Amino acid sequence: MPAPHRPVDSRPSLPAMEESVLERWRERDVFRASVTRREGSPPFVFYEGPPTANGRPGSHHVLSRAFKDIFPRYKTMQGFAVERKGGWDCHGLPVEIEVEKQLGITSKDDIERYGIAEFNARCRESVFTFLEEWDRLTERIGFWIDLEDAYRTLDSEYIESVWWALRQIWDKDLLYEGHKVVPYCPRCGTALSSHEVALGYRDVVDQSVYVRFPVVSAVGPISNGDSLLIWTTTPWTLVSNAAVAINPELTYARVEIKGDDGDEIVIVAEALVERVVGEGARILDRFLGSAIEDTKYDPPFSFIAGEEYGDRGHTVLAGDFVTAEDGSGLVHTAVAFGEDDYRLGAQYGLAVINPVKLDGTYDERIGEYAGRFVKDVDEDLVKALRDSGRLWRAQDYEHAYPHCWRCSTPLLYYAKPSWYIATTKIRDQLMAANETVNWHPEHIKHGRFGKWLEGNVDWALSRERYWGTPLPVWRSEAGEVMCIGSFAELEELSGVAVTDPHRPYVDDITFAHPQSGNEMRRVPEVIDVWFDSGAMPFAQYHAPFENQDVFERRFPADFICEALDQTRGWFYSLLAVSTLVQGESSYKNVVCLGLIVDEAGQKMSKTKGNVVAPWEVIDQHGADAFRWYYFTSKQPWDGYRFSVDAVGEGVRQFLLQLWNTYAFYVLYANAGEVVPGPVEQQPADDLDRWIISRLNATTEVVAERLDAYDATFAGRAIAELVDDLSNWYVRRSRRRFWDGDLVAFATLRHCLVTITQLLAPFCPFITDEIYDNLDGSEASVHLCDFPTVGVRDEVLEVEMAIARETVRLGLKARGQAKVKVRQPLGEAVIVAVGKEREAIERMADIVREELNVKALRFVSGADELGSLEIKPNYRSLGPRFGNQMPAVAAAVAALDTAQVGAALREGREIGITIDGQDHTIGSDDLLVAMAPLEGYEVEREGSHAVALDLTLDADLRCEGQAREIVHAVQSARKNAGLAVEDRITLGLAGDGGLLDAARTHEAYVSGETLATAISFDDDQGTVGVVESTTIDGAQLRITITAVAPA
RNA sequence: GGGCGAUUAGCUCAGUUGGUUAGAGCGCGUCUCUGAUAAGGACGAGGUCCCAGGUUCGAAUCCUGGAUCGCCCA
Repeated sequence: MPAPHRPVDSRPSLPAMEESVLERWRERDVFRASVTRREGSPPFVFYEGPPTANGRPGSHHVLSRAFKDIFPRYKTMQGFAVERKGGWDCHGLPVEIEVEKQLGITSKDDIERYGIAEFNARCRESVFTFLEEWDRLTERIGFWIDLEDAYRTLDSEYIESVWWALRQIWDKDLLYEGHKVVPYCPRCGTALSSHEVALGYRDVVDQSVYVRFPVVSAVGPISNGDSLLIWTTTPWTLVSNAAVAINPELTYARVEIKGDDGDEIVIVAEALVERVVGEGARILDRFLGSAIEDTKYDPPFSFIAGEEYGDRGHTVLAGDFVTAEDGSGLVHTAVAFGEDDYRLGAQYGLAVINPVKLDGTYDERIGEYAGRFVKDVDEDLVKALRDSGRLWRAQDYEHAYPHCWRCSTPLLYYAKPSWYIATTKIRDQLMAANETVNWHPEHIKHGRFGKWLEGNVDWALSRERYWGTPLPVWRSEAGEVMCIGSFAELEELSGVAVTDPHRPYVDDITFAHPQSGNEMRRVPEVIDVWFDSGAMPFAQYHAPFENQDVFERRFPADFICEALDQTRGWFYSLLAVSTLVQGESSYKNVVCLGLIVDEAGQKMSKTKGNVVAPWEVIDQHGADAFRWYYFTSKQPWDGYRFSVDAVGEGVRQFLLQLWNTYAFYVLYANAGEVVPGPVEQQPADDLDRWIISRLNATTEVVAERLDAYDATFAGRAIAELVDDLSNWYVRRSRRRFWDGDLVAFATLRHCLVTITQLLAPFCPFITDEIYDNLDGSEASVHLCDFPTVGVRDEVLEVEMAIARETVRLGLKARGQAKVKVRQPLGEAVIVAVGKEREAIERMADIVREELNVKALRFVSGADELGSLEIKPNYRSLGPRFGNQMPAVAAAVAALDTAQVGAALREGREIGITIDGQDHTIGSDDLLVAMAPLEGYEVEREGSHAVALDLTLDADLRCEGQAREIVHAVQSARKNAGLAVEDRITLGLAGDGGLLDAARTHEAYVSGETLATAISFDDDQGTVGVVESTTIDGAQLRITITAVAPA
């Protein structure tokens, strides 16, 4: 009869095993089968947040892909149809930057000289540079997703769906062109959206300056010649100072300062006098800001005349945004360079004068500084202010300043025309949609994400770039504007079929306005890539042009998962687009993942050289280990301190433990040619019933936790089960396995197979390998249904826990007494009452064997081993007595322990008197512990204790020696390289006492060591492996000869 | 400056609705067990639960303030 199972190496190469499983998946087309077999079942919808493939995948990508995989696998096993369409984010500045690097060019002029068509062709290629590596990694880590049918944001169909969405937004009058101050990257030549700005803050030291603005036409209680003191951290904006803003409600002070060069008078906010002017200042007058409105002053630079700004140029204006928190309480206003500035300018009709060109340099109006990058001019301007006597003070100012997230150029705030989506008008809907989402962790919902929505600003949609979805807006010189919602519509208007909707081809498509006949040309902008990805729920299916039914079936998503940094990225764009277009959230459950840092807590970066490449981990430990680490080492949202070794720990502690339990089963099943039947529901043996109950308990927990998107506690519950299985069930049941006990085999096999099903979503490789070898009734464990919860015996679970605790106490007592477990002892004396005693009595065989004692003797009180200690149970008494607890504790301490012990044993209640009131307390209200007793080998814990009778008689000593001999022979067998089932003949020689012991227990020795015969002659005539050893100082010579199998 | 989160043993992390002796794994030391297991078990060393106040009979846990770190926003 052939062996029932493939033999299993007890020291496996997990990565090699995984490769063979991958091969089997390919052969059997398991992923596809797992999806198609659920066709027609209720769907569970997952949306893939598309990565950009123009960089190598890192370990953080493995993190998100592991979590993106586990829940769809779980739901599939639960019977849901879980289609998983892959996706790629293809557009955007990162791609352009990469191509610019390849081409060695650095500006938009360069790109246009190079040619937009050719440039975009390069971008298209670049996007998929590392696609092969992405695909290879995706497959290797067992991330099941349909890569062949992945959506790509660059496809014409995808773009058309995006156009459709924009047209919906246009029709709702929520798409507009605004003239706004935007964060602008002068190098990339484009405005950045707020979520892009969020990516690039870094701490920098800038010059901050206090500057005198002399009053030339005073209003209110100030005089000509006084100086308005203003503060700014951007000296380069002073050249286009248009006005000074004050808060009309704030109190200002007119301050006299004695100086070496004479006295002077300055105006600052009263609250800031000390900070700005310092000591020695004399406040001459106090007044509200409104009192000095309209005051005219002399600007710091005269490149641009005051009249150019309009009537209110170079005057003091009221602005409610001004505070006394920093600076001077008087705010320099440069209309083109700040959001508040711009709004103030609009309010007072100031002209927008922007002397800074799109490349970030001054134009010819700024005289000697023309042509220089503005940030580089800061220092020269400060010097000029000092020379002209305008500078009050200059100091370094460290603050976080936004930089371009791709090219690191400091951003400028800059008034530019730009296209917006009026998300502020649907803020309430966005917040309502957010309420329908389950966030993991919970605090994101009303914390980070909720707060972000509360502070929502209009979505700056347009980018003056090349490689992106073109903004489908056409307009005439007369100002007529149309938003095109489909290729068909454009073709109908223009007569030109859209072949490639990208620039520059789409730019060439023009048409006559249907009414006026004016020529309509497309605006030059492309759109924010985040809109692309936010449109994926419908755009991935080319809905509504095709597959509208598919889209509707798969909207919204049940589950999405990305890293925390997507709060303002994809999480926002998905919610915003679907709220704009569909009026609701496009996802129901989100798992947010934290950042990965190295062992030292440092962010991983290429420049620091501390990046752990995913392949390194996979080659060393395998994909299951990688995934297991992410799932169970901690809750995923707080980030990981990650290293290759950290993954290895999980291999040793969990995967190898599971594997070796499996290897153990196969070893003995094959050795005994055992093919167990189905597991019994209620086996007779307590251990069998216990492990099955534990299995069912774990199944319940795992399903409950996975339903709550909590892989961590689900995984840890499985690890506990595997530990119980390996270190208690198998350990306690070994003899039954080598005796060929079919019930034990059936139980262990059932546990292992069920564990593979519970664990399959976590560790898809090792589980499939084990399943395939032990069961294999499906082509893969991933085609199985998730296990259902069977019968539990919670009483038995508790009893086993008590028995294990008792064993622990007994072993501890042995350790204290320095008596080896191999030496049998006569008696263990156990103190336990009530349920504990019942539990230990029921488990007496286990306790006796584990402790290697001949008998257990129970004593029900403390009489022999110590006295009782009674303590109040605060947990139950606290809520009842509240602030009387100190009195209760005192009353309990005053009780007679012997009487209380007797009362509790008989189930009676105890009376106590608190503040003259009588109360009764029961056994649950008291904690009974054993008090220590000097001079006895007793170990106690809580209310039970174990003591050992250490007296050894000749029989016990003899049996101990026999066990020593068995142990020595087993070591020799192992050293000789024998298989566990090999039979031997055994020769023993040496110390007479030892030989006597072996003779006395000959049947035991030969049975344990599989010896067909034992000879006690010295090694004459035997041929075999000889080993010498000493037992308690006595010599023993062992000769082993393998017996040829019959 | 504001928001969110974090801070528990040398390291990585748990810690239930507040309950009086704060746990686990790794690492270290001493023992021990072994017909699966580079495994397991027992014991030991190792903690001002970031700090300071407060609430409470009782705080790692709740509140306030502060420190440090991370992310985000100005």
